Parts: sequence; structure tokens; C-alpha cells
Amino acid sequence: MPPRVRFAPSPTGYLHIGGARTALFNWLYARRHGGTFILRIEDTDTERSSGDMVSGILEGLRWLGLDWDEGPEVGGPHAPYFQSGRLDRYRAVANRLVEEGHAYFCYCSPERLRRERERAEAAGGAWQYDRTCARLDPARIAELEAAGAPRAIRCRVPDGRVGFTDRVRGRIDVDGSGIEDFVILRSDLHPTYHLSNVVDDVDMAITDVIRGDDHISNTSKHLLLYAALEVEPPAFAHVPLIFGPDRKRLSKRHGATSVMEYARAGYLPDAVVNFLALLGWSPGDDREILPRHDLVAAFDLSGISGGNAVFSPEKLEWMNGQYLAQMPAGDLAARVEPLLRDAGLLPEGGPVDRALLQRLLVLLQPRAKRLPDFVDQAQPFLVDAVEYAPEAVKKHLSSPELAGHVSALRAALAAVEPFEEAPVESALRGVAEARGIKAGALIHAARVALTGRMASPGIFEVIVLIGRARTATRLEQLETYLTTRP
RNA sequence: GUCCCCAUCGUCCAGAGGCCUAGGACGCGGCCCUUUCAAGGCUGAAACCCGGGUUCGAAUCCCGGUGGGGACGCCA
Repeated sequence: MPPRVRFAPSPTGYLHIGGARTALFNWLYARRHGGTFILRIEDTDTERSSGDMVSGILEGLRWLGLDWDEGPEVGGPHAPYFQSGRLDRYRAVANRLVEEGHAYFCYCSPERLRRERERAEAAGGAWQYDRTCARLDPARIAELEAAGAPRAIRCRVPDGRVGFTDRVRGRIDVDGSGIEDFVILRSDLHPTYHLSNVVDDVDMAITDVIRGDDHISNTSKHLLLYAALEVEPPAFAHVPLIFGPDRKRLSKRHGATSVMEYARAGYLPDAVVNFLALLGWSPGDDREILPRHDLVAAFDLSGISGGNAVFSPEKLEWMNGQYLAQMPAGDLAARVEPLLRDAGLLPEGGPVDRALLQRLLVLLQPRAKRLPDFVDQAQPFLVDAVEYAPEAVKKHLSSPELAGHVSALRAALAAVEPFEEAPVESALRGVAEARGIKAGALIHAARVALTGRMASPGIFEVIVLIGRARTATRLEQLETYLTTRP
């Protein structure tokens, strides 16, 4: 039977790197096995959930290219995929569990519980619910009910051990004594995560739960619920957490923790996906660059490693550079053009010489790590006049005879035919030789004249791309600069 | 504190008893290429947490310690 997996975020924050990786693993698993990837929004915490967060999460998933087969906006046989739309169902299940004796009403005041907890914490330990309400006699219950006392519903945790075989961890067992009688339905009739999560996983016929390590200890509670509901639990796979470079758990406190921030910073979705897949998972061999389809083909739960992983911005950057370098010029142009427009480097609304733009981007390609790098490096090619960087002036324009050399170069270039790299190169080298200077000196001066910078693509490519006319103009501008400077 | 998980270069991974004088990648250093900066090629430094077992043999298995992490909510 094809697997059904889900990513079930709560919309209390943006889609961050950790959540994205969990979603990715689920997606890869579904795609690898021809299964179904379901997106379910766990918005039972009305205080902290928001519609903005929902759209932020959808946006992040879409950007990453993690398409869901069932869920918000696409629907499906188990709609709605928002828990806030399924409250009646959870209430019914909670009541059924009470009727069957697997759960009971709890009238304890939250204040009292909080005090107990604080006291225990002060004493250096943890507090477990003392089962006061599990022992209430029927008369007292009737009394409380008659008074309309608010009540929550708690799961009655049985004695004995609960355990499961995690698909990445192996066997995990805990003793029921370590699990308190947890709340499954709050007094405001909203379910807690444990209940809604299990009910939905059952209703939606989830076969494999792939989620963060932080849910391991919840799993025993969930198992108790599956048992009470008399349904076979899904298989579980708990994946390690991701930490920031500071070794702290990923959170909003880390700068670029939202995937959309990476989108804005000029990272490619494929690169981010590839990078994320390799955080805590390995194809088993030495491959590093695995495009989406390779990832799908290679993905296997057994390749997930045990320890937590530290996020490496440097490696992401490297990987992005790899993807940028491999990108076809047309695709690249489509992505960079809007950025160039935003930067005011392309004519307002005007047409663009596509071929020229692509030639330029190809030149810049091996030097780029992120999309904005193209904008920065394309700048000299798209403006009317360049500004000389102070260090470039200092380093390459100090020779007093330079104006004459540049003038000679300009004259030579005017006669070059055809205006292509090889002829341009021999023209420049010819001038250098004739004037008894190193070609390098002339090249550096030309680079400053044409780009204003210390670094650029190969100078002959630059000259040709900038064109005969503009090259002449810029060389002349340099001559003027050299002869008029103080 | 209790319970649970984890433990190989700075980082991410490979390694499923002999193939390991431990391999790859990022990052870092050097060299090459070269007009600069990248890219690329070559190359170097860099790790099996500690202690006991088991075994002819342990990075790999077991136990203990230490360290790190997670969970202990009417949050998810």
C-alpha cells in the first residue's frame, strides 16, 4: 500500500529551516514511494495561530517546491485540513474515551496545577498530575456538573510499559509511570495537540509519521491514544533536530531562519532543498550535489543519522554557487532580470537585449554565490559611466605614463577587426610590447577604466561585451582622469 | 531533578567486526592555471569522547562514565 505521510505545522510562526527539513523528508518519502504527501494545519491553539502564518508556511513550501497532494487550497477526501475546522470530531472522540473509561473529566483549577508545578520545580523536580479527579466519586462529580464547573478531559494512563520501534532510533520503551494523565481536551473544548494529532492521523489514514526528535517523548502518549481508540498506530521515524551555528536550537532568534529569508537573500530553492536534505541524511555514498529527482530516487529513512545537526551557512552558500553555475543562461536571466530592474540597471519598462544579458550572466556565473551577486557584478556593464574604486586607483593607476599607454590602447582597439576576444588580446599585448610595459599593467588599467573595480571577469571578455564604442569612451574617460587629476 | 535520545575532522556526512596507516564535502592553508577576482585541478592540516568488557581482531557489539540534546503545559 502506498504510504500516506503528512507535514503538520502549527501556524504560530513562519516556516523555518527545521520545519522545512521535516516537510522535505516527508515529501521525499512520499515521492520516493509513490505515496501521498498531506499538509495539515494544526491550529488548535487559537491564541497563537494566525492566518498570516498559514499563508507564510504555504508560501515557504511552494517556494521550496514541496507540493502537497492533500491539504489547504488543494482540498482532498479528508477536508478540512485545518484542525480548527474539525473541533466537533475531537470533542466526540474525547467524550467517547471518557465513556469507555480511557479518559475522565478533570475539574482541577489551572491555578492549583500551576502552583503545584512551581513548587515541584523549586524543589528541583517535575510534577505529574496527582489524579485527584480520577478518584472523584459520582456524587461529587454530579455536584460539580450541577454547578457548571469548567472541566478538561484527561487521558487515564495505564500502568505498564509503552514502546515502539522507531524507524531511525530503533526500539524505544518507557514506563507508564513516567507519563502523567495528560489533558486531551481543554476546558474551552479545544483539543490539545496529542488528541487532534492522533485523531487526524487516524482519520487521514497516515501510515508513516516522520517528525522531529522533540516528539519522541510525546509518542508514548500518542501510542496510548491509539490503543484506547483500538487502531493500529502508524510507523514512526524521528529525525534529529537542526541547530544554528551557535549550537542553539533553531528559532526566530537566529537571523535568517525563515526559508523565505533565504529566498529574499537570493538562494535557489533547489540548492536549499539539496542542502537541507543533507542535514541529517545521506544517500550512503559521497554525492553532495543531488538535484531534486536524484534526492527522490535516493531517499531512504535508513540514511537518516542519529545526532543533531548544526546548520552551516558556508556550505549552503557553496551549494548555491554550484546550482547557480549549472543553471542554463535562460533560466538565470529570468531570475536575475527582475533584480536588475529593481536596481534600476535596466531601462524602465523597456525591452532587454536577451542575448546580450545572457552573455553577461554567463560571464558572471562562476563568480556568483547568490542572485544579488549578479546585480552587483553586472553593474559596470549596464551603467553609462563607472566610478573608480579608491583602492583600484591606488593600486593600478599610479604610473605617470599611464595616460599615454591607455591612449595607445584606445587607438589599437579602434582598429581591431573583428572585435573579438583573440584579436583584442593580441592588440593589447601588442601595445604593451611596443611601449615596453607589462601586459598586466595595461590590463589592470583597462579593468579600472571599464569596470572601476579591482576584480572582474577576464578583461578581453569584458572589453568585447562592453563593445568597441563604449570601451573607447571609457578609456578616454580614464585618460582625462589621469591627465587632470591633482 | 526524572524519563528519553545522541556521541567519527571546526561543521555536515561515509563507515553496519578485519577492506581504516578512518573516506567525501564545506570551511581553512599551500601549489597549479592566470590579466584580477572567482571557478577549476592538485595538495596539506584536521576526528573515531573516556574507561571497562566481548572477540584472534573493534570506530563498528555490550556495560559504565562523561558530554550534548530533547521531553516533562488546559503550547504544538
